Amino acid sequence: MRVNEKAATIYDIAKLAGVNPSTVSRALTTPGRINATTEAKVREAAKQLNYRVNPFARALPTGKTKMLAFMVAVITNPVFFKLVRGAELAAAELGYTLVIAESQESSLVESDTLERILPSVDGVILGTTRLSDREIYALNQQKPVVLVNRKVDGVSDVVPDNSPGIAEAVKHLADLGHKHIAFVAGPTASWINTDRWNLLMKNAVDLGMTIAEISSNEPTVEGGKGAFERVRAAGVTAVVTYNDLMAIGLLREATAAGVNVPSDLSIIGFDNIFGSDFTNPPLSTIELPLQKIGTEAVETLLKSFIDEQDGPIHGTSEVAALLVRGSTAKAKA
Amino acid sequence: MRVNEKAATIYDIAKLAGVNPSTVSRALTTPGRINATTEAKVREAAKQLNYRVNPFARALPTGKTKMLAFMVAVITNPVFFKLVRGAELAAAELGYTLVIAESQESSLVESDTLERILPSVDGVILGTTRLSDREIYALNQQKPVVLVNRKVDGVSDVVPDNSPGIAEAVKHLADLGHKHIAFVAGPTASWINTDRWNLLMKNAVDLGMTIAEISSNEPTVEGGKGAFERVRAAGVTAVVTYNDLMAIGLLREATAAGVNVPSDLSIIGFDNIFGSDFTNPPLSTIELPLQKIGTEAVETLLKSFIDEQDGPIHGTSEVAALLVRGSTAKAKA
DNA sequence: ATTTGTTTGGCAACCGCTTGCCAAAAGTTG
DNA sequence: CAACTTTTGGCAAGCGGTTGCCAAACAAAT
Repeated sequence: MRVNEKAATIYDIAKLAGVNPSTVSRALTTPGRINATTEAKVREAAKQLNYRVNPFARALPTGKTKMLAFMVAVITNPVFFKLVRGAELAAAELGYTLVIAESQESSLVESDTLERILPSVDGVILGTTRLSDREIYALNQQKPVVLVNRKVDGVSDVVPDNSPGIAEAVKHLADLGHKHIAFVAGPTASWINTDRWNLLMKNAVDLGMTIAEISSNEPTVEGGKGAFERVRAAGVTAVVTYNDLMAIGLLREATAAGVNVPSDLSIIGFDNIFGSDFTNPPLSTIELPLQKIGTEAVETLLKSFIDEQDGPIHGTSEVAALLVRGSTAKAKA
Repeated sequence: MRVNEKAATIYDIAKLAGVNPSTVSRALTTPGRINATTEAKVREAAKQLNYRVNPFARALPTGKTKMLAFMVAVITNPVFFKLVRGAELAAAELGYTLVIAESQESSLVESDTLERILPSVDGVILGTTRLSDREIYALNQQKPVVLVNRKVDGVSDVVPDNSPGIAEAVKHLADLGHKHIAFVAGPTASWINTDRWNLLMKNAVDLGMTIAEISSNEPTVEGGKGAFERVRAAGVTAVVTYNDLMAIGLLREATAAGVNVPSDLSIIGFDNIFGSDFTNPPLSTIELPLQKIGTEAVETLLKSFIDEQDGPIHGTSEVAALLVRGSTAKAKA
């Protein structure tokens, strides 16, 4: 059923153009290396044969595969959509192919998967990872690594600058008259969680508010639901959550418990994921330029191919910004 | 910075084990071909050297890359998440690596991208495609193709069986007393849109209801919003939309216009995408086992590698089922 | 004990492309 | 026009596997 008309090789071109295969290779990959006339002749022959370079044959001697791995925890987490998209676009743009891999929240699966695809790629982007700092460091010894939303000594990263968005959010709440707020935390080991909490705390204190950190089980809708009781107990009038998923869970649970959002409780999420405006009221959130971050991760990775000798590269921080929708309102007097 | 300790090759193993490289190759890839003792010795040496086969070196002589392409229109469309996930899981399970590519809704980008990655993959899954039947047919001549949610003569596919879900949905509406319903259509050229409409019509007529087909601009939230006026004009009490995105748009627009869902208008979506339960009321929808479909697409593709001579394979249809949430209620008297 | 059949593992060619090295050709220079 | 430099393109050796072919070693059968 398959037409097995083998693809044209540089040998076919060489024959057609009457030159040596090595000349073909040079004409196609090193413009200027050979005579312009010859090069044109070769290119013409290549077009005529509808030649496509065989990436595998090229990868063998060069060791460069032109493929990048993008590792995510769970691909169904909407945070990754835009991230992956940005990465995919940038990769395609630069002639790279993106391989996405899912760790399914398991460091074991993650190591296995990485082990499996590492030989095939030129570098890897760790979207979210369960790996330890040590493992990441070790991985970075083998192939260039770029971390997203996390920092490990000696490893390149691209992390957003959360401060503008957080400052805006806290200011927004203060303007609405909130005095006592809370932060529903995500994974405590997470760099980004710590960053967000610290900034939140600093900003809140600066504006004379009290702020409580409320722990959670997991950074999901369920985790948000589960945190509601503790939010209740904390007696705050507004809460910022680690991410939108938790904010949505919290919102639903509050509504179910007869607590009105935003009049009884203001909620601000993080990320502006797909669907965060489907809720009632639509969620106010601190938006992260996820697609740009994905793009930048790829660019950073590619940059590290060039100046390999240099140390790690830290992405020029994309900034977060507050997006006010309907889940925030004046604090109850 | 990078430790360039070259990866072990079969030659290293051969030396260590005191055999010929070809023996190593056979020991590792064709169990039973050589003496069990020798094989054990080779395997031991391989472990010791932490050997990983170089996929590129292997791909060269065999022509098999162990990579699969998964093409989607827009990666940020939540319908694809589960699809991709199912595919990714199945691929990893079977030792394949999945490359995802985005056509960005452009048949031009799609052809280019396909052209670019085709040499690297053993087959391709067309999640959603803008390609014409002819182009798909041609593509299938080059590498095995599996279509999702579409049918083209001579090409393998996996399409869900919409009928059970649609029958349930229509029955559900009939039970609620609805007499006049509408279908907000998706892309008219789409196979799945036609399939859904035909089934819907048949079921509605069988139950003595009237049903109107309402066209739309695009299968998105915006498209759903835009269709509201026409739904209004149609004077129906219930509507089924081509997909959840449109249902959500319709729901929002209805609410904004003071039309209560579900008491004034019942809405049923399609797909059960992420976030479809975030709405108020949560959306009733006909759920598609998307992850399973993704898995099956990969399995179907792999099957076609084996019996290459045979004709196209048609996936054993996964069935759709109604998921009743809050957007449907008794018809207004 | 001789013939025939089966394992077993080595040899070497090949997959398609890249690249160091070199010699012929062409261009410069005085 | 001789001597030297630069361009140009061919040769051949890899990159790391796979596999057809064959001979040696061993087993089975007559």
